[in-house]
Amino acid sequence: MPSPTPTQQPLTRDEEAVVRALGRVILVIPRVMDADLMREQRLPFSEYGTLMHLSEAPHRRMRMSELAAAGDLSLSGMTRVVTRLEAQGLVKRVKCAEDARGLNAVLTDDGLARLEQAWPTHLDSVRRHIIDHLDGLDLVQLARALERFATAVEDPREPSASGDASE
Amino acid sequence: MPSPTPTQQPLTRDEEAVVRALGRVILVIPRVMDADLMREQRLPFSEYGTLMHLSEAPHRRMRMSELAAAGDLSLSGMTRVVTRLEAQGLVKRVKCAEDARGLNAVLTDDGLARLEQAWPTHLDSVRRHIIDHLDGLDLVQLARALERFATAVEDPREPSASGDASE
DNA sequence: TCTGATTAATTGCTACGGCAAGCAAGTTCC
DNA sequence: GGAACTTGCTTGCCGTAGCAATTAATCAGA
Repeated sequence: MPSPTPTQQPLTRDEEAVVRALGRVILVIPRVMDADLMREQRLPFSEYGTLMHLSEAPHRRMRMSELAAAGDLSLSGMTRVVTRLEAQGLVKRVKCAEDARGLNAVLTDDGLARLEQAWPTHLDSVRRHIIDHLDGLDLVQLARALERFATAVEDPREPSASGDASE
Repeated sequence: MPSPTPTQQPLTRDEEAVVRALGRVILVIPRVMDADLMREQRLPFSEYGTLMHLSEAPHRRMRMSELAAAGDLSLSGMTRVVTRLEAQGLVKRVKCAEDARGLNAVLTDDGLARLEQAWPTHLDSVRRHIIDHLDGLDLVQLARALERFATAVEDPREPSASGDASE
């Protein structure tokens, strides 16, 4: 595939600054968010996020595959997260009524309590590491831009409309 | 430590949107950047970044610890990255003249060539996934905000001015 | 200069997450 | 109804990265 965009001039100064800073953010933010939760709540972010997704779902329950998608994790990864949560009694796996292949991960009362306990820590973390540094920016436009980052890609495994002839 | 900030109101709508979008970006961007480089160049991003840092350093050489800091990686992590790069002949480890404990990772000619070969792929990746979605935003302010995200934290292992009495 | 403390880097151990293989349940078509 | 295929989830295996322990070299003090 010959490059369709021969315009390889090396980014403007400002673009480069954004990319470099973003690169750092991408490495550092997950680390500190996880560290904060871990230190103050003994709860890794992967588990916190999973509890959060469940708490927001219709009956505090989601299918494993939904949950994996919500957390941007592979299904096998989510299997492990839920296994850990289940071992702590924060989540239960319940056979799905209308499709016996499926499982629902259900947030238990303990799980909800754990989430509510951890929430202030995480919120504080978010404020200190992110929110407090946003002044001067248009939040609506920023959110839109960031959403495009994440979604413009879709899943590489998804077959695109244009049939990929190569390979 | 009782929370010094009792103001735990749950973020405005816009703040929440930014945080959610950023959370997704943080998960997805590194994955797609790595995937692009991997697919088109067989080069993981950790190695690409390391070659890049070396190429920008004074004599195409950096101490292991410098390099680790530049790449936001632990020293042991960088040891492994450099080991891999050395095995491919892209980098050499050279004993440091003025401190025999230290090692300089030196970018070889092959390493520079590899970087130059991979560069367009990465640049294209950056454009498609990031730059192309920034319109409408003030890049200078965005970069500043992102830099504050990353630096406001410093290292948690670093003892802060206020002596931590707990523990 | 010899002893002890500190620093630079590597290695052992472990945890996490992805892919691919496996297994169980559902669907389709004859 | 049952053989072939698909779908939902789990498990085996592997690669990567961090922390703690280790080794080697330097520095500080008697």
